[in-house]
Amino acid sequence: MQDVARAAGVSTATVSRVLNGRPDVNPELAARVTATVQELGYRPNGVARTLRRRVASVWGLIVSDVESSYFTSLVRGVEAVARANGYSVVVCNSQDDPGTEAAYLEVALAEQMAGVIISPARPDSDISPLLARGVPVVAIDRRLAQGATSAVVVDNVAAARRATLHLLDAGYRRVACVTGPEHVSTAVERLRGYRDALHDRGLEADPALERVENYRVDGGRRAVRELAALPEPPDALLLANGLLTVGALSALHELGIAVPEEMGVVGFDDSPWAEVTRPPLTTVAQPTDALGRAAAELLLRPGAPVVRTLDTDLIVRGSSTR
Amino acid sequence: MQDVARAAGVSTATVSRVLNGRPDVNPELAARVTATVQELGYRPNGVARTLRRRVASVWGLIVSDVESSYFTSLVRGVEAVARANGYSVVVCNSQDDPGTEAAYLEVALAEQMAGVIISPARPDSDISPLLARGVPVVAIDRRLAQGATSAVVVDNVAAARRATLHLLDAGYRRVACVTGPEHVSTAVERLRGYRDALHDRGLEADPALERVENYRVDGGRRAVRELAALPEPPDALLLANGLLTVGALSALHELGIAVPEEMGVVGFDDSPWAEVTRPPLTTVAQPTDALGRAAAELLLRPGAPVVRTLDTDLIVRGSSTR
DNA sequence: GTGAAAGCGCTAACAC
DNA sequence: GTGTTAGCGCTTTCAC
Repeated sequence: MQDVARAAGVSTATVSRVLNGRPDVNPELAARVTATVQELGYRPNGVARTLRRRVASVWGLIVSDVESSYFTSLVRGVEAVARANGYSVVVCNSQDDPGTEAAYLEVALAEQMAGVIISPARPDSDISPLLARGVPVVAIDRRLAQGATSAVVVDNVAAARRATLHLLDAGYRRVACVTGPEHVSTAVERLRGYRDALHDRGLEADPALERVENYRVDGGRRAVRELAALPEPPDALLLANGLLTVGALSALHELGIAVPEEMGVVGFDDSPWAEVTRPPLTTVAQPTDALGRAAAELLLRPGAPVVRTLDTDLIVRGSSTR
Repeated sequence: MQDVARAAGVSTATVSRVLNGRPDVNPELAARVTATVQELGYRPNGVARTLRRRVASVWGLIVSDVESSYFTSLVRGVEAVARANGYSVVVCNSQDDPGTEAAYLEVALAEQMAGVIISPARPDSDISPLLARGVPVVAIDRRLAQGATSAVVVDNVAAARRATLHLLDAGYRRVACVTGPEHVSTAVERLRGYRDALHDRGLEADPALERVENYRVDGGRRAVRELAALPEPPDALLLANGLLTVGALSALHELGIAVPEEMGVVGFDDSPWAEVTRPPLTTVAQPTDALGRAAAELLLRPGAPVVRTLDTDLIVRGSSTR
């Protein structure tokens, strides 16, 4: 920067002002500085700028699983808003591991990121160091126990309830629910919606038909194998996330169980793949782009913590009607 | 840091040494400093550290499409090596757009990232500013025109050739190839492998059976619709990436074309979904974890540019044999 | 409108 | 071994 200042015959203060588009600079000087910057191929040092400004123009998006299409779909929405406001987005993969997540939260703090959007690995994930330093944080997909944070979620109870009612109305009698770990709010809420639906229809919940697995492919596989081995196996499945659904379909296929004839299937999270499975898959589609945008908007305008709840869509395809 | 130094009765230099695990500190002092750090809840400022050290302990992974499972699978491999060596990984999504990519390259530079792994949007993506500043860069998946960079790729020609031969050997006569844009090296190489296979079998390449599309779902859909409308439509398809394949399957389904009877299908990029399609999909599986690890290793030990070529696997399922 | 100068928080010579 | 100090590159008062 000194080189530029010297070459342009001005002070570093003026160079800085020009670089930051301040209006109070003599246009002539500004032009000279701009030209010199070009000529010397000068690039501002973002780290020094951040050190001085105490905030970087980067947002962190900490997702619990980059391999899940649900989370990667959020990226687009967040990015759109970020770029429109001069921020860049970097995605960090916590792998649903509290340790890894904590490490990335430290990175966000250390790098003075301007804001963080996070799908927390646990409801008690500790984001207080960020809040203490005034870094805005928004939870996405999952809620955080401490109420000090805004969140953008979907109405999981309603979504699961509707999906379950759809199966019941299609004539399935023993609907099972495969959900995620208890420490994930979506898993708990989706299970609750499932139970609500049974209750709506005057049916009793059968604990044998409720399975808690990890939110991954192998969880879905295991659940189906064990459910199928039951003395009274289910005749329909509600799967609480996308990877779980893939595993379930794979196991059903392997066991030679016909969908939708012998087993109705509805899975959470839509994906381009859902329409090319055999049969096409009925899904609970989440508005990922809107979720990402909403979270980004909350990051831009921090204020009293709010929870924005968006609606899901039940996309009925062949796997849930016989 | 001054607060810590004062409270522990030492200089900031000693605090720094302790924080960085230098061996040349009196254990007693070190213990006192560590305790004080705890007590005061002191957190080092990574930005200041980076400014001074001139390098952050973060790697950038710039992918051309976070929504493609192929790219997100790379993350795990990169992350494993990174964490084992004290680095964090942030993922940036260029969306295959040179402008967005350039912006993220600037971020990498401005944030003084310790290294960058990139799947370049174009062969001539300009990474010279990074190289000029001595930031190690490794290309992954796709090659870069300028030879100054190491790359980790697969043998796309061999993979596509093998996949095509597999279809020919299964009795398909008119195999079509749907590939990506000319500016993506994998697309060009896969097309070449396809042609090589035809040549191997003494068949003439039919330009009508070669389609160049974007590497996305809609590209696959469009290609199939147009290929099916040909006077002499193909009886088999080689799809050069995963999203293309989803689109193709979707269109085949919509047109009521039976796979594998009327149309054999082999797609690049394996995915958990591949085994639950109707019929299960034959794929060219890439060793994503190994690719990520290899790229990370090259970042750790920069040296003369090398190209590491890994092998793919042809996973034969139901979509390619009648 | 422009420049001089302080200082963001840390690390690494260098001196002791 | 430990402390003193300069300085990483920038922004921003403050004085002119």
